Amino acid sequence: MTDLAVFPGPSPSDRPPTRRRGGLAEDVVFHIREQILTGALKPGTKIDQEALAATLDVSRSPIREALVILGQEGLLEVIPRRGAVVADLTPEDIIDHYELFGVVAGRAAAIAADTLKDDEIDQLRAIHERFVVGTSDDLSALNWAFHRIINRAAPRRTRWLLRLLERSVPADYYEFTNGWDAQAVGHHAAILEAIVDRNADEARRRMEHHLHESGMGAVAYLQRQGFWED
Amino acid sequence: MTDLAVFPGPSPSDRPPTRRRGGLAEDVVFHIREQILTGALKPGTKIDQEALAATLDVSRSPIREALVILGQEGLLEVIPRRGAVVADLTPEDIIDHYELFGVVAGRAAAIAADTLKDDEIDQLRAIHERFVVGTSDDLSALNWAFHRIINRAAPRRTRWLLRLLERSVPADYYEFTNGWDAQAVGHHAAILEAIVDRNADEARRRMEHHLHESGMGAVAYLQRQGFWED
DNA sequence: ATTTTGCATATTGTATGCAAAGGTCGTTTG
DNA sequence: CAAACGACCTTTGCATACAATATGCAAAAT
Repeated sequence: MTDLAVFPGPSPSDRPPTRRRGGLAEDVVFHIREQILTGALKPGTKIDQEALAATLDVSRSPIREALVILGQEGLLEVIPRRGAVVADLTPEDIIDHYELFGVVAGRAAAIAADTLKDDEIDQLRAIHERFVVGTSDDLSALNWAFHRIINRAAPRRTRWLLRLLERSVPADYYEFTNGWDAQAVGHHAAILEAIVDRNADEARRRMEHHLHESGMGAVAYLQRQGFWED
Repeated sequence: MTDLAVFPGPSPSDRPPTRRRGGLAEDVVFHIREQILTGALKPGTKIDQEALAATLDVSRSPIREALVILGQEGLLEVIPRRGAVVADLTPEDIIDHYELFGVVAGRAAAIAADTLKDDEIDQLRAIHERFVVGTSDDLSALNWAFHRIINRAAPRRTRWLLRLLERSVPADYYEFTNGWDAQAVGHHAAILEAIVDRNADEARRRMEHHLHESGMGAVAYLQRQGFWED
């Protein structure tokens, strides 16, 4: 048996007080997802259910549930009666994913500009301030908190989709490397400004731009890491 | 035990009777999804795995897989160790869903305006013509074909998301009622025109508008059907 | 009377068994 | 010699058995 190492970053969906853990399938999902997004599992690789079960020391039941979930996320291609293989993940896929993220998060930002209460905007500003100075705080957590306030303004279905898009991307691995955070500070400032101005359209554009740039950064990072090497 | 009718086609002739396209879980997904989207299963209803397994005459394994899938789609809320309940589905949710559909399909339309080959545009026009006259053809199929050509122009991840968004609110139940098709003809014409003109931005706006109106129509239809009655 | 505690029951989560479809590889046949 | 066939092996999909946890209810305590 090995790890089943839990994910870095804001662990499985936000459940601050609840210590309740999901089942084994959840752990398996995180494990496989990490393997894929770090490049340990290359596209085209077949997932052997029994072997994986043996490796992780669980039965095939939670394995199968995990495969279904990852199939729904598009990280695995699961073919009935033939098993699951790691889906292709080209630079184009990453960029496309971030563009989608952009239009959805952009919608959230536009709604936030229209509907956030003044005190919520104050919270946003406070978090951004700490993000700017960038000391003694976990930048990843602050970034997450910033977007969380915005996303909370969006209706339920939009929040659901944002969570989905958030999961299947290796943000945690590269978002805070190579000056991404410096760029993000500028983007966040611009977005905050548009929200303060109650300029929904500008907020959307800037959020889209933010995510677009993030996608470019992600591809650049993965390329540097040799993600697409043989 | 009831239907789970999978194979409309008479099998004995060309196909072995045991041949299934997907697995049983797929059938269960369709079954539950229909129950939810037709209002037979009201939000808050708990899904009893054993009872459902007995009703559909399958074991709990495919039932559980189906619940996971529907949970990913947001139609069920799956709480670890406590089971799955039908998720809320308010008018706001429907509208929100269609707005999301709009921004994603809008992206696809913009890309289509930029990248569709001339002969593909001809196909699009041909399908639209048949949609206009609206005789002797299945309108639903033509509508689907129209959008398919556009969506095919989009990159992989976008197509994936469109399929996902398409699934969790099957338009089949209400799209072709009460003059929706008449309205759709106009929308399609406008979209087609923008694509012919290679006007990506206008194509996106018109597609967004098309989906927005579809969402309104969906809500109106469901309301008429008493979907939100007690 | 209301809340708490403990047990019985119900339901979910995980493991394992089994039949069938898919894949492999050597043999046969044109 | 290449392509087609078929026996054998592997892996998947479903069912069932077992284990862990939650839920409901009744009795006891405050």
